[in-house]
Amino acid sequence: MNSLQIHGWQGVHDEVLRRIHARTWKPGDLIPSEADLASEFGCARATVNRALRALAEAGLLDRRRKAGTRIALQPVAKATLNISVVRQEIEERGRKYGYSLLSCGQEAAATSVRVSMRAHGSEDLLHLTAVHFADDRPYAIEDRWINLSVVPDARNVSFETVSANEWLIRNIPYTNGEIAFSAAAADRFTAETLDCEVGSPLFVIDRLTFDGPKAITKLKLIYAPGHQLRTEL
Amino acid sequence: MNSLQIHGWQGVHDEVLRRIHARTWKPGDLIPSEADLASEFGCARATVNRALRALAEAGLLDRRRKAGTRIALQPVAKATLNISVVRQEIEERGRKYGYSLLSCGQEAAATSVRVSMRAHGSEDLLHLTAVHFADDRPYAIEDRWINLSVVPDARNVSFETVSANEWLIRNIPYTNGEIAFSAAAADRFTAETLDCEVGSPLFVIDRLTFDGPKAITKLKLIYAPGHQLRTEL
DNA sequence: CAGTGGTCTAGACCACAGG
DNA sequence: CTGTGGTCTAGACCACTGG
Repeated sequence: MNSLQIHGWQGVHDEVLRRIHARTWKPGDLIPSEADLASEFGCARATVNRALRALAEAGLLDRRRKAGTRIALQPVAKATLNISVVRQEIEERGRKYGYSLLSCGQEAAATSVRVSMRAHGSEDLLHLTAVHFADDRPYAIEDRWINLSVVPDARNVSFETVSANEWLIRNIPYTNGEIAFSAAAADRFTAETLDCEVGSPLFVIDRLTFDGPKAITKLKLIYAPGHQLRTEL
Repeated sequence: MNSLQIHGWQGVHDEVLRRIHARTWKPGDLIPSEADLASEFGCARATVNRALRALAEAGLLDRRRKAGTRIALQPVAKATLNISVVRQEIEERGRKYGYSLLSCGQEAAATSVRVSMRAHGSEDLLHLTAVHFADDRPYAIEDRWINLSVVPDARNVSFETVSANEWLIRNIPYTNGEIAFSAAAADRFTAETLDCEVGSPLFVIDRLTFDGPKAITKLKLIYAPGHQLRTEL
């Protein structure tokens, strides 16, 4: 006999996954309805639903009302990156964290900055730069603009001991944002700060976060040479 | 009166989210139990559960049995990147896709390659390089190793018209893998192929996928200068 | 031990879209 | 129109873990 024990929605999840990998169901195939699977597995439809929903969220199934559930033609790999505080990032690797503020003050922002932050007119912007260290070696440069009209409290914070990175994430919730990864060459200032050659290829993260329609902060993180952002699939 | 309509689990989800942003519940706070919220919102506990589970998966809540549900101290931003086929990536931006195979053949792999692919001995590895074009301009270089002992069918495929990228994702399911993003300088060959200066900072993606314990393929994608990988938060 | 989240169930109604 | 997934419900039992 060939009936194996299916335990809960994870059991259904695993069994369906097994059939996908075993090519019992191939990409594009229509699989049985929730009701049919429920009776096959001897469980409630809600249990099957939970399992199939998880697989659909993972990109392995395409589900549509009335059309049924199909095996995804091209399983979209979803890499979920945990963007945390730089300090955590460093400490999780068992290294000593250090931080140093380079500059901090209200500045007239370049047009490109104002545009991306939707700062149309009189908003006051706070500009600050800092360096994060790992084991006393420069790890990343933080270059940040904060919209003081959205975060007035930032005026009263000294970012000399607490990084803006950390203060903001703990105190200012955001509703949405965007993030971009790219590569850039080290300019002279960056090279000196990160202790590397001018022109070195550096991994860069740009982040922009909003509270509804209002931009909270714009951040550029420039990592020291050799940095990798890794994750499981 | 101040009772607003809560519709379904999304309604609960949105209302809880609103209270987090409104700082009704601050980071670290314990929020009412599912049962309490269910009676407050006038719905079943399962509905509240669904909403809170979604928020927990999003990193906004910390939930533990008996301990209850707390607002996350540091909302971990989870950036989910959709790693798709290069062709889609290009066509979604409304540009014309092109592809050209540069080389393809069995080769003795460098030790570093064999190690990362767990190819301990006699496994045959297929090495191929190709270029992806967008609007006839070089977009990215694909440098790939395929484990023929895991994917014997690859011997019979000509990757001259179909990119390995596409063929593999359509035909070989994987169970897990890892992905890494970094920056690298263009060497001479890369610079010529991508039509840029030697030493240009380039965005690089390294991917390694497995079928259980066996490595299927190892891929390096080197993007032309200026490439950004973007996503919403 | 007792309270909380985690899950399952049987049944129901609804929304959507294929035929 | 009808089959499918999407969701809600009321109730139940369980698993974990804090006090």
